[in-house]
Parts: sequence; structure tokens; C-alpha cells
Amino acid sequence: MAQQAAAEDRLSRVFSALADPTRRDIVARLTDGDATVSELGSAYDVSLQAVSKHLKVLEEAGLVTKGRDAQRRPVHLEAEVFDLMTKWIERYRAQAEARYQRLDGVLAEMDSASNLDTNRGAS
Amino acid sequence: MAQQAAAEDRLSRVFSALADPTRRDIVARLTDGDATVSELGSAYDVSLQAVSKHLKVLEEAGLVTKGRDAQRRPVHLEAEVFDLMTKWIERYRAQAEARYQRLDGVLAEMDSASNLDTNRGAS
DNA sequence: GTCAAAATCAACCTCTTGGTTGATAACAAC
DNA sequence: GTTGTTATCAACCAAGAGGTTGATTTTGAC
Repeated sequence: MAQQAAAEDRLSRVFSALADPTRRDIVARLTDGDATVSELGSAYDVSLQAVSKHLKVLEEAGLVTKGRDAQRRPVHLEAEVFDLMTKWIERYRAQAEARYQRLDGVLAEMDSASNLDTNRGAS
Repeated sequence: MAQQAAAEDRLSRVFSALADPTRRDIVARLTDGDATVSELGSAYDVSLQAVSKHLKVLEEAGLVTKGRDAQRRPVHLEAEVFDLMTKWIERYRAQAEARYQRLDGVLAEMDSASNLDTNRGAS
């Protein structure tokens, strides 16, 4: 339960982090390779401090990590976190689709039953 | 461009909507089938108005739609929106993975070059 | 040691968010 | 037409998010 709650929290942080277009863009840029805070910051029309805050949010969500190179803090994308989201999404999509198929099955059965009420249980 | 911006906005709304655990739970419940506002609300320790607000957020993100049945508003999950997220995630994950493979290739080449510095431009 | 660069910390401001309570609208049932 | 149910609207409040500017830390270069 504590585990589950922690996982929930994590997922909340990840979704919340990606709800911001600037942060999504940062993630997109990082797929081209690591970048320092100021390199990333130069792309946006906000202060460096604001970018630093964005990176902190991404870091706390586990989406990026920071290394050290003198004063620089090269930011690195942690792509594995995507799996957490994909799992959540796929789980509920699969469940929803399964239900639709069941519903389709019911409707099809109702349909064939009304057309010809012999021939039940046909493949 | 306006198209792209709209898409960005949409994605922001979707991620933002799913950043809340209660709303994720609502989505999860809806995979079991449609439910009215009060049916959904009975599961949570907040007012019905709060649930109504959550549903409005989910609706504006395109994750659910509401039907009408007398006073009731059966809420329906729109599973297609999941594709929007999956596409975004998969796109950048794929790009990140491709880069890692390229990096692996470079490292492998550097390695073989240091071992035997003949054999340049191989394959 | 001094200086400039990279990044973060701290305080502050405004807008949004998630919650509340109370009033209102729409509809079925009687 | 009155009543009870379902859902939403409206006004309000506390907390959080994203932005700012100014001060501070850490480090390489000179």
C-alpha cells in the first residue's frame, strides 16, 4: 500500500512535469544528447533561474539527472521513466479495449440471435 | 504552427489532467464501464461538486465525454486520447534510444580503432 | 588571490488549482 | 404542481506553480 502510494506519487510527478510545454521541449531537446543548464536555457525566453526550476521539477520526477563538469551541470535524460507512463496508459487502454470487445461480442450475439435464433454458439 | 500549438495545448491538458491521482482513479474506474457523476463521487472523500470539477477537467482534456439520461450524466471514457500520449512518449523514447545506439557504435569504433589502428573505414 | 562564468538559493508576486458551502437548474415521480 | 434527485453554477479560500530580481556558491582561468 505504501509502495502503491509511492508509485502513485511518482506517476503524479511525472505527468505533472510533462504537463508544461517548456519542460516537454526540454525533454525533446535532451533526446539529442546531454546539455548544460545554460545551453538549455538559451532556447527559451525566460530567466536562467526559471529554467533551473524546470529542471528541478524534471529531476524530482526522475525524468532527468544532472552530472558535474566543473561549474557545469550536464543534464541527462532518463528514458526509462517513460516506461512507467507507458505501463499505466497501456494497462487501462487494454482494459477499456477488452471491455469494448466484450460489448461488441454481446451486441453481435444479440444481433445474430434476433436474425436467426437457431445456430447458437457458432464460432 | 497554430495546429502544432493546439496539439501542444491538448497534450498539456491531457498530462495535467492525469497528474491528479483522483482523476487517474476516475479514469481507471471508467475502464469498467460508464458511470454517473454521483456513482463516481461515492468512491471519494470529497464533495460531489469537487468530483464534478474533476470531470470537467477530464472532459476538457478530451479524456471523457458525458451523455444524458434524465438528470444523470453518464460519463464515458474516450480511450483514443491515450494514443496522443503514447505517440509523444514513443517518439522521444525512440529518439533517445537511437542516440544511445549511435553512441554505442561510436564507442565500439573507438575501441576497435585503439586496438588496431589499421582497418580504418571498415563497414 | 582575483575575476568571470555557471548554477542555485531566497524572497517575492500573480495566476491557477483543488477544495469548500450555498444557490440554482433540470428532470422523474407522485 | 410539489417534492426529491442529479448535477452544475458561483463565490470564496488556502496552497502551489511559474515567473521575476538580487544575493550566494562553486569552480576554472588569469
